[in-house]
Amino acid sequence: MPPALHSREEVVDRLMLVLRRQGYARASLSELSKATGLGKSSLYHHFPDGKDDMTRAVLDRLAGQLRVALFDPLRVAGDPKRRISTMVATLGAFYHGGREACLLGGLVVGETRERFHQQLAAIFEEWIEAIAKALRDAGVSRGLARVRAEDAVIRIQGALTLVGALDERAVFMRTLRQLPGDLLAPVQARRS
Amino acid sequence: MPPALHSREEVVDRLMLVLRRQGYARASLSELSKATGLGKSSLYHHFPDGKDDMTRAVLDRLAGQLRVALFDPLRVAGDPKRRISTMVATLGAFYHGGREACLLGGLVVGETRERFHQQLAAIFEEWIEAIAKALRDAGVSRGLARVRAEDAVIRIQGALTLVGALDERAVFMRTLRQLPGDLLAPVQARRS
DNA sequence: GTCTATAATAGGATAGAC
DNA sequence: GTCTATCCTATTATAGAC
Repeated sequence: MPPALHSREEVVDRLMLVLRRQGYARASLSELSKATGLGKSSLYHHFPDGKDDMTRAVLDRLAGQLRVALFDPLRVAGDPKRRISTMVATLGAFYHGGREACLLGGLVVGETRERFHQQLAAIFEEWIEAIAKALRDAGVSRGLARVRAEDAVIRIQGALTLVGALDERAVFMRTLRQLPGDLLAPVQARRS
Repeated sequence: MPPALHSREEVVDRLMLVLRRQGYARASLSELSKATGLGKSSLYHHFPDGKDDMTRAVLDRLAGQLRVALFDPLRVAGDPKRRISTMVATLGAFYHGGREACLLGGLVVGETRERFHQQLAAIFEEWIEAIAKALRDAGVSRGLARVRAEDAVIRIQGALTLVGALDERAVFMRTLRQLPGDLLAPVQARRS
């Protein structure tokens, strides 16, 4: 007998959708209640600490999803260039070419930064290290791989920001297109 | 006889400080009142539409400040390389090496995006075009100058995001250091 | 585990005196 | 232009029945 209409995972998925689209501040309990089909009291039953608990659960689930869809494919054996291309393709789909806001970026930049700092830092760190591993496997030195991996995440996050400001999705897609070449460029082709 | 203890500009400066530090959502009227030394009713006297009005005033003033400190120096005659270096130095000071949050980024990413979209887009557009002009003056072609200028803003915003996530100011300073070389690099040194 | 209340508070906004 | 006092609404959170 199924426990209810929704599994916990389904509930958390709905919460994630609202948090990403509306941002933390505008994701009120009423909105979250409507989106999940659960009354406020039911939400508190599952997440005793309210919105904070829900957000933590969302970040946990997001971390898992990213691990499967983005990080693991970067770390497996195989052609590093292909692994990077896969990441780029996955990102393009994930953000709908820049149309979907980034939950991580939204939580990092806003008033919620300290509250969820642990989880956010862990996700970004895992992402960077996954990229760095692919680069090392491609023969890039340890230090340079780390720097370039950080740079990749920086450009992705920055591109999402600029798309929000200018409403030009092309900026995001162009940034993605440039990533593989820049990440795997021979050292002497990079100035300074 | 001076109009009061604070000029409007001083008031707007205080508002800006709170908005940058706390973000829009946590910048409550009580906070803004405390920071300016004005009662809520006084604030409404100066800004009839409340927080929206205040934020618009803050963005207006910020646009002016950026024009003087950042955009104009990029557009004046003179050595383009020096103009770019000046921008980088100014940014480093402005964000205290990445410690100060970016008001623009905060407003673009969060729930406030649509509300202030006009002003935000205008500021980013002016910034990008100012950088592009410096690059064109350095001999970079029109199209490439625009793309590289967008890329510069992307990396600055992205670096501020990642600093927030990882708490490593070095990431921001390194990004700034790389900018001049990458922006002015000869075309053939850039892959893809 | 879910619901219908309902509390408790905080935030935005206004009235009217000075 | 500034203040005190107040209103209204939305939001978080809880109590208690089922």
